[in-house]
Amino acid sequence: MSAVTQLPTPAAHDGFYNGNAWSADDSIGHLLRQAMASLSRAAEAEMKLVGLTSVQWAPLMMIARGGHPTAASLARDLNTDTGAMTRMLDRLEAKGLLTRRRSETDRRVVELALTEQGRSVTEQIPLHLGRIYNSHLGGFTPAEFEQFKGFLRRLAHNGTGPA
Amino acid sequence: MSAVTQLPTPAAHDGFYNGNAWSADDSIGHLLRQAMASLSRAAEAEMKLVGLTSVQWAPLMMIARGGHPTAASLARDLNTDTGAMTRMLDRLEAKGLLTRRRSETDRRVVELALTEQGRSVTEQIPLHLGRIYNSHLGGFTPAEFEQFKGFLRRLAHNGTGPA
DNA sequence: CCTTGATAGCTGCCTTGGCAGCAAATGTCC
DNA sequence: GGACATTTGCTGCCAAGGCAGCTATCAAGG
Repeated sequence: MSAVTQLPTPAAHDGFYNGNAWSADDSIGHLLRQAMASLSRAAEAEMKLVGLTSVQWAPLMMIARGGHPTAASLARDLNTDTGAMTRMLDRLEAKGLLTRRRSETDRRVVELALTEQGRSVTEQIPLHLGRIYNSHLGGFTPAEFEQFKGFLRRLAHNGTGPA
Repeated sequence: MSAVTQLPTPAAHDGFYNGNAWSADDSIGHLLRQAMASLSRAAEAEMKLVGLTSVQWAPLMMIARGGHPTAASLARDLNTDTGAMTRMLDRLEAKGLLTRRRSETDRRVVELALTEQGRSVTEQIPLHLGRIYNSHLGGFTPAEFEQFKGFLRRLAHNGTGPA
């Protein structure tokens, strides 16, 4: 890849933005933000129907799916902080959706379990999420959908991998 | 597939998610979130070099570009709240990057202007942003880049438009 | 047994966003 | 001119995330 090869326009390969004036409508950062915002707004409205916010469904779903996740593992899987997760679980516990209990075998960990109300709320989540996602993907062909996901994975991977 | 028509799976056109089990790796919400997180982390690190956070650059750039934006117009353009914008400008003013002055012609509005320090900081922003974006787009062909932006625009439009 | 290191959960401090409510100023319509 | 609506900026309240530091606990090794 270095000195002697004859690649077509090597600069174009990693130079979409060159520091000059590029409009907001062409910035992936801006577009990504817009897309997220649209999805979040819809999720906020949809989740309000079951008394949740747009992010509280994720821990609930992971607890419901089993595998006895802990606060730390939830934080890892959801790509966030144990501190943030502690407070998230505080809110969910305050809403009476889950219970915390110190584990007997390892007294560092806290065992998480859904309450009856938590279970009934969590059951409705996938339908709401599906509705949001499908409406936002209106007009996408299956091939485009797969391509889209691939692009997002590649972008995320470019950030985490090489660094 | 089904009754009479011979369309290729009509349900697939707006039914990518059907409420059953779909893994996180196939959820656009999750993938979008991962992509945003990767970009945000990089922006946070890059902006730290000039003493900013990952979101403070946007108002500065818009003020520097001219057009005498106000707090309200900034909030509209950045797709946020006037309340949030007030506090954002508070922080930027506290950092000595901009000044606020009541307009004489319309005493409701506040005129925003960059300080000398604000101007010198803002000058460096595009280069940092370009670096972040380009590194995250490594491996994308120009055609894929355009497609990617199109997908994001379509998703955002699906959310804002019909509803 | 005791030191070292890793892990889990928690808390404080900060930045950020959405929402609602408010006062001042401006514009509009009768 | 005065009632009404709108705009602008601001503030309080809440949800949320990143970061640093802390304690309690567990796991190995010497």
